[in-house]
Amino acid sequence: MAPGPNSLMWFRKGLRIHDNPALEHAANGCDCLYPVFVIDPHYMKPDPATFSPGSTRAGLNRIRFLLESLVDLDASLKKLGSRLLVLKGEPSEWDIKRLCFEYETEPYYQALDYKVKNYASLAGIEVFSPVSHTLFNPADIIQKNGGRPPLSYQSFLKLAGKPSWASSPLVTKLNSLPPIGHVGNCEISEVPIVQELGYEDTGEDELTVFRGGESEALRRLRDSIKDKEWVANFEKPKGDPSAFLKPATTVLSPYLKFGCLSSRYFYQCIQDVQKNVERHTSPPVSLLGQLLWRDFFYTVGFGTPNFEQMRGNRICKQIPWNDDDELLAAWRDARTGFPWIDAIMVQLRKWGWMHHLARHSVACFLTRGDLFVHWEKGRDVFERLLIDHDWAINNGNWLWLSCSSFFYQYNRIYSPISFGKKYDPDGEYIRHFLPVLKDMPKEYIYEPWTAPLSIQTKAKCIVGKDYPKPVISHDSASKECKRKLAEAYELNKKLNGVASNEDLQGLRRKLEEKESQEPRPKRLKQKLISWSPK
DNA sequence: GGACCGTTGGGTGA
DNA sequence: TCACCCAACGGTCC
Repeated sequence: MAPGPNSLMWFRKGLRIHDNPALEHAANGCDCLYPVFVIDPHYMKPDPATFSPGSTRAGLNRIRFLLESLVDLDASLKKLGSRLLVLKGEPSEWDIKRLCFEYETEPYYQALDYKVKNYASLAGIEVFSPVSHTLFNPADIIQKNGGRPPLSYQSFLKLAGKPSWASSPLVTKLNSLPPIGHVGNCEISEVPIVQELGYEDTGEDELTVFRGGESEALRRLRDSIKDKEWVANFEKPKGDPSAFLKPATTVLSPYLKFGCLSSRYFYQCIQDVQKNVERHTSPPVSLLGQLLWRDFFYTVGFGTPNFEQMRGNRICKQIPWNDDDELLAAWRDARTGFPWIDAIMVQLRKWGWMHHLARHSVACFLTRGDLFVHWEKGRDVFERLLIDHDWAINNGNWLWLSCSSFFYQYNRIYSPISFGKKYDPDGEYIRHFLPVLKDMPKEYIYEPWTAPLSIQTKAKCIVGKDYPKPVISHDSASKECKRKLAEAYELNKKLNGVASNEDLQGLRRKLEEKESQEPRPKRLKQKLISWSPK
């Protein structure tokens, strides 16, 4: 009998056994299968210029989550008679005839996969790269829309319709996998620990409460959907962003990000629940609606050149944001002086996750609501710290929240004081993430600077010493933001109204001049104190 | 050119 | 808890 080909299954996202068409195809009828994960220097290269050790792009929490996911994947592969090969070198001696990996839409992978496919084609290697990370193939949606991605959720829904696989079973269960072949001189390792990747051990205090991996994802999924009424009545905007002991959402986002959980499997599970109840909520607010948001942003991100930046981004308003690193640092390091904002930023740093509406609060505050700092700066901080960071979704939401695209009602600003109070009048969330304020009476906990000195003394928290004074006055800052946005929108109208390139460049110059003349934002006079969240 | 809509605003008054 | 106003955006549809 002629030997079958050797296959290489290249894991990137899609860190799972269930609903994994690339793995199925790789395993099908081959002699040897090499399941490989490459520690990608693009993500792992340490950079002393950044504010923390480890990779330039990913914080400790997400890397830990990734490594836990790899350990779990390795364990699952071992149960099937295989194992995960964590690779640092070139697998040159393996005589691979078939290369399988999940299709990726992010620009980085698009460029990488283009090269890989070219190389494979020259080397006579079959490539199988199925779309299985998202519900739909973004390219199909864009084609249906005449070559451009839909820019509203509703038009996306119409174009997308019901996925073709919605009612058919997903790929079969793997019972076993072919053995691993001769490994040769290739440098192979076990799944590393975070210290081996250049991260410092910061102690349990800073570590996320969420564990990575497919097993945990499936456990969490079962747990989330066992309450059928909860699934059927899910309405995202009604969720409580301050709930932290029992979050108001599923917290399946990090598992979807790494593909520990298949979005298609999740879709089918929700669908099964909905079939068996009398009535249920609908997109955009329903649980299924949340999954569709993910696909919406993947589609727009895939079909929009320069999606991750303002300049050269067709769908992004050109806005003369401030370049104020002090304000950015205050926001990033949870010392804006607004407890609601700072508590959310501490949760981000410690947990790598916070409720969607909490993200709205801090993103609005940093950009169009108060500080008028560029959304790309906030995007970078989220990219580093979120365990569920997802390129398309993160950029999409920052475009949304900064009123740069998708959403334009810039008068609707989240109050850094009353928005949180509405959900959590006693300030339990603030007390938990900002223990320095734990004894502040609830009357003052959202605005501690208004507390009489006697109260501050009694609460063992003097504003300006133990906790910062507010970096801006919300009333005047938000007013100023609205004015600047109205002005920028006016300029953008003109920008879009001109046909010739010359005119366009002229207006761009005008915008840039405006940018440089823009006065620094008015701030309450105070020295930013050095303060770090405990 | 006008009506209507848009995942999740704030504030007031009943 | 809900209705209503505030002020008012762009996209879409007619």
